[in-house]
Amino acid sequence: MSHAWHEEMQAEIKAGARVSDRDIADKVRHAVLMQRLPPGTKLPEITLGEVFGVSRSVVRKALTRLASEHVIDQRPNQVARVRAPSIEETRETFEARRLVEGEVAAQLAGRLSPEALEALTEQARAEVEDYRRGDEPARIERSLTLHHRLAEYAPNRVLGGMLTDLVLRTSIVVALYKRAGLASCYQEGQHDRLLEHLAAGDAEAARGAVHDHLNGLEAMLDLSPREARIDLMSILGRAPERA
Amino acid sequence: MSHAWHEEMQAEIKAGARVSDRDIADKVRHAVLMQRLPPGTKLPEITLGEVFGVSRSVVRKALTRLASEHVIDQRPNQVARVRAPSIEETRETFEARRLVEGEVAAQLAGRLSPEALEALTEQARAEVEDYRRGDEPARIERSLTLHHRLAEYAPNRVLGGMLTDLVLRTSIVVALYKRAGLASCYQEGQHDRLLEHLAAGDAEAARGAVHDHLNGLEAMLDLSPREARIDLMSILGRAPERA
DNA sequence: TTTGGTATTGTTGTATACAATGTTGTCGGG
DNA sequence: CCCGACAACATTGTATACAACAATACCAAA
Repeated sequence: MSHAWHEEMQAEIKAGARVSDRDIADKVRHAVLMQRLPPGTKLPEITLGEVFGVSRSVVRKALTRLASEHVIDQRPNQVARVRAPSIEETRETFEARRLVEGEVAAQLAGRLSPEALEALTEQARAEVEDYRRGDEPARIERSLTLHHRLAEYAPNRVLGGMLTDLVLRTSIVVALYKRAGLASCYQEGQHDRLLEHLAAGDAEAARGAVHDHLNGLEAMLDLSPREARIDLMSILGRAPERA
Repeated sequence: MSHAWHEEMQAEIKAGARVSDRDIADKVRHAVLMQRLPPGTKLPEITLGEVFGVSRSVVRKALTRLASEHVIDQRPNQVARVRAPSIEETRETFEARRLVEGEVAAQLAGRLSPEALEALTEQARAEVEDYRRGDEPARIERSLTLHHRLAEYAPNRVLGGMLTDLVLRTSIVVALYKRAGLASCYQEGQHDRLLEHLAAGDAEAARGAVHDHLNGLEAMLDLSPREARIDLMSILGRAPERA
């Protein structure tokens, strides 16, 4: 729990910027996504409060929010921990996302404004850049925002909200189960292909592109059920660090 | 805010039963579903706290939970209000539910255990009972639990969770937009038909039955965009009562 | 060494006080 | 009569104190 946050926060506090529960949730979520907070990591309210310079009230709200996003586990009278989705849940998450994102893409085909299409294309272009440059964290974030944008543009706001949630959950499990050797989960040209179908207005092709993309991503993970790696980890309660 | 809750709660308190945030959320949710708390109703923390005999801390947690379930609206520095989904959102909610529940039903076809199937059948039977008896509140609750069970039995827990959320949201808008004249939104035999297909293991028929069921339900609503009835209501901020 | 109980410590649950903010009502000017 | 400023009030936001509970460490007995 002795991350770069501390100094960062100290600075922000001096600058007079008040820290809201949303800020805290954002920072923690980001850290989980970037694997700086591995599954099972304990997140005590007091500690977080000290780090961010606020009282437990604010931290509590942030934790509640994160719990509703399935980022952490919050059980009564116990310290909140970074969630470790099981292999089964990972598969189910991918399946759910295929269903929802596929439908969103299908609905979006041919209905995107030129500006929106341009914005998405720009993201995809920047992603290639990041990949070529070997800046994986930046690339991941780029890919994330691209899919988040897609969720925002969804004509059906309810589906859009669900997709936002699923994108986050998928990203977490990708970070978790990524094959050790693999440097990146980038799939050359897949985003571009999706965007082409969206621009062309071919709904079923767009849905197919989404399915292919997600299947490819899932295939890159190590989902072999070898001896509940994660479950043990969370049960044994590893607490990697303590400031 | 002077409901039967008050006495009810008083009794429970004397009985020594502690009231948790979950209890409060359950009671409020139920009241919204039963239209005893119309959209726009203000839910001040202090008042709720007095009603349930707890402090604001607990109420806050309950309200946060309800907000994440889309039952209430919670904006900074303002009193929480019962949410009034727009007509557009209602349509979108139905569409999302068709997608998700259809898929769940399709996956469930032929995979339900005999006990589960029997439990569902029992619910459907009881629903007919309630309908014949003219006990609409009981019938609604029965229908709700039937669909909630379906969500529980879903092999894909992620989809199941999403379905639970959608069932709740759909029920709220049904209560909201039900045609004035209609006594009930019961659709004779539809649940039985779905169960038959599930038992027979015909996935696509099951999906179709779900679609028909939801289309029928949606058709029973008054979704004509005539002069934002609801929006005005929430803007005018009717606060029906005050003890 | 292992086991079981117990004291200690750490952490969350709840209540409450105060600060910050939004809402409402009142009054004066146009 | 209508409109804006402003004062009074209501309500939420935050911090903190204490109680309840869980986890841990320690120690004694087998």
